[in-house]
Amino acid sequence: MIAISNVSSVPRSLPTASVARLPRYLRYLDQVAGSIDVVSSEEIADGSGVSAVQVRKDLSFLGASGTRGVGYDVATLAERIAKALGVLTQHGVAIVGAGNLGTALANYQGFASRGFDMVAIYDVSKRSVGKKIGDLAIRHFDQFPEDAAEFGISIGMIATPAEAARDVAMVMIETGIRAILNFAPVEIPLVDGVTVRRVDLATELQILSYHLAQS
Amino acid sequence: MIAISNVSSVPRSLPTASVARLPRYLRYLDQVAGSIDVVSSEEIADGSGVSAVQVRKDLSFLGASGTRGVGYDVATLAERIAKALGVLTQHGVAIVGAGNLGTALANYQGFASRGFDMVAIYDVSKRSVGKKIGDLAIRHFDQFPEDAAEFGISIGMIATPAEAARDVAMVMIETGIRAILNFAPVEIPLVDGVTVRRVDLATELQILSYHLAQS
DNA sequence: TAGATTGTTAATCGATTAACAATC
DNA sequence: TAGATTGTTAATCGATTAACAATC
Repeated sequence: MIAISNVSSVPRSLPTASVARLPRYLRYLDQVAGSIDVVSSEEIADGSGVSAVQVRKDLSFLGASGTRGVGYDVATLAERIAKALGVLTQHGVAIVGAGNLGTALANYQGFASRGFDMVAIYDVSKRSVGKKIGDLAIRHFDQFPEDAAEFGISIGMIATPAEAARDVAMVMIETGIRAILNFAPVEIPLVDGVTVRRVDLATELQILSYHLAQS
Repeated sequence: MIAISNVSSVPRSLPTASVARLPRYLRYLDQVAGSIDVVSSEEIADGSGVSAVQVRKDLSFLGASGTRGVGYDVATLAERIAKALGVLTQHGVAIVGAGNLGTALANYQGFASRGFDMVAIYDVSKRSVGKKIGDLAIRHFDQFPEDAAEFGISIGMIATPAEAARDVAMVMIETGIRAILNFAPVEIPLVDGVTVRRVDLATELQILSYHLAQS
């Protein structure tokens, strides 16, 4: 029997835990990019709150890129991580819900830095539609499906009240959006090929509460 | 040799992964509390996007509370989870940073529902200090240390720009705050007895980007 | 009793850490 | 060569899932 081994240097998929840490390494590398050229796993570890072994293990999944006895070239490594995360290509981001949170998200700086491009913000209230946030005018959510392709929306953020979140998600998914960041405290049904991440304030507070209760 | 076993029914500490799921169960139970008295692990699972075995396993860590062949009493279970999470007692929450995000957080409803009480919001800019958000006047962050005990602040939220976040965290920690929710893209040094959780928009987007790149 | 559903034990899986060989 | 640091293999740990006994 002959086994044909896969020798591509960047593996098709990384452990999910590693993926979640890569952005932190990338941020550290961005920070030091001006001042140093080479960093050790120890330095990356200190700068990103992870152990040095963990850093090396994570980076090894990307394919070896350091030099033994020396460290990692900052620019090379940053590019490698950025490539693995897919942030070398541009992603159009749309926010749905132009309340306090939606507005905060729209004004958030440090998006653009890494491949993310805020292309539209939506609401349904007559009062908000048409108003400007930064240099984006709030559009009616009914327009989302036709806008999606034209504006190149590939990531949708849900910043609506809980009641509306599920419907918004369904429209996004039907429109072909495959990545959703949901800030509403609502379960979005799993759909094949669609990644939904949730940022949930109430949950975070309750986890903190648990830890307070423990000690 | 005599081993003295610990027989308290609620264990001192739960697996961290379970803790993170408990708030979702609690939310589902709150939703159905009016309409049904008893739920099965299957229903909880459907309502919170987790498998039924997982639900039963998690709940078993809290000490058995269901009835075989029947299910879980909604009120009893909700109380039990709330107790384990420590949300039966009230927690004072303070926000530092009264920009877009801080304002969004301050206006966030559904805090109060579960033991969390927004008690103060801080900033350092002369323009904002004194202004009102809802019924809280923005206070100068210099006052934080003296306010902490008086206002009963036990959870601090950092919604400042990245540059200020670390210093704010240090002040909080020195003041004796033991639970911090950090929205700034900055590492907070680990301090014994202090739990820091981070909500990081840029990381979330990069994780979504990774999944987009995969498929 | 039969059907339903919990709660637990054992098996599997994945992630972290330890140890160390490779090599600059 | 000696010192430093990576990258990998093996060991450990923790979390999830499967199987099933307990019991309403």
